[in-house]
Amino acid sequence: VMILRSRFLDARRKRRNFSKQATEVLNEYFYSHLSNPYPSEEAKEELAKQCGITVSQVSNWFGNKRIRYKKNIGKFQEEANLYAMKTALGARQ
Amino acid sequence: HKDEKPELDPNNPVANWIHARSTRKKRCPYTKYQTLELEKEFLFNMYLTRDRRFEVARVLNLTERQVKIWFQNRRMKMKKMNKEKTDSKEQ
DNA sequence: ATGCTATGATTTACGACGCA
DNA sequence: TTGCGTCGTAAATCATAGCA
Repeated sequence: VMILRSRFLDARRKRRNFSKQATEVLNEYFYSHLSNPYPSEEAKEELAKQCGITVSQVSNWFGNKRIRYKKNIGKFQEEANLYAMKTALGARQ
Repeated sequence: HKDEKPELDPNNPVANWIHARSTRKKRCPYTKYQTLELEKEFLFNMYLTRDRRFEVARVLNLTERQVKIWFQNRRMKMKKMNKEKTDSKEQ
């Protein structure tokens, strides 16, 4: 009964936006691979682990990010600069 | 200190993501009836015979290609659902 | 509460490649 | 060579979380 109940509740569980940290990790990967933002299966698994989400969710995120970025590069320019700067600083130390 | 220089040209990235065919048909959501009938057929058998595919396509006013691809996508969906189920069971 | 937009997930449609 | 299989994806669309 508890199993059925938990499954029922699980199925109806409301979607939550990913944590700030998870989004941070995904964006860092995306903008540091901007010329080819297609993580391998292994990279997706690593990202999923770091973010505490599933591989499918990582795939969804990249799919959405690529199309939305491409559709409106201007809107993401500020974000792109932020992460470009972040990785540049990270590579320096 | 000095001006930040983006290491990548902000313009070429997207151009490199070679994808998107101009000849592709625009996605057209199926009606509730079409989806329901396709699901019933899938419940009956996950793989279509050629005759069955022709019939389903005729009745639902879809092309045989659309029906074929719908079944391919539906099998992938089922696979994903099964994987998620087993993944959550173990740990 | 309400409206709106950003975001995560799902649905069509293919290309690339495999196998018989 | 034909033809249907899977896999990964684009692009559109759906659903609603979350914020002004």
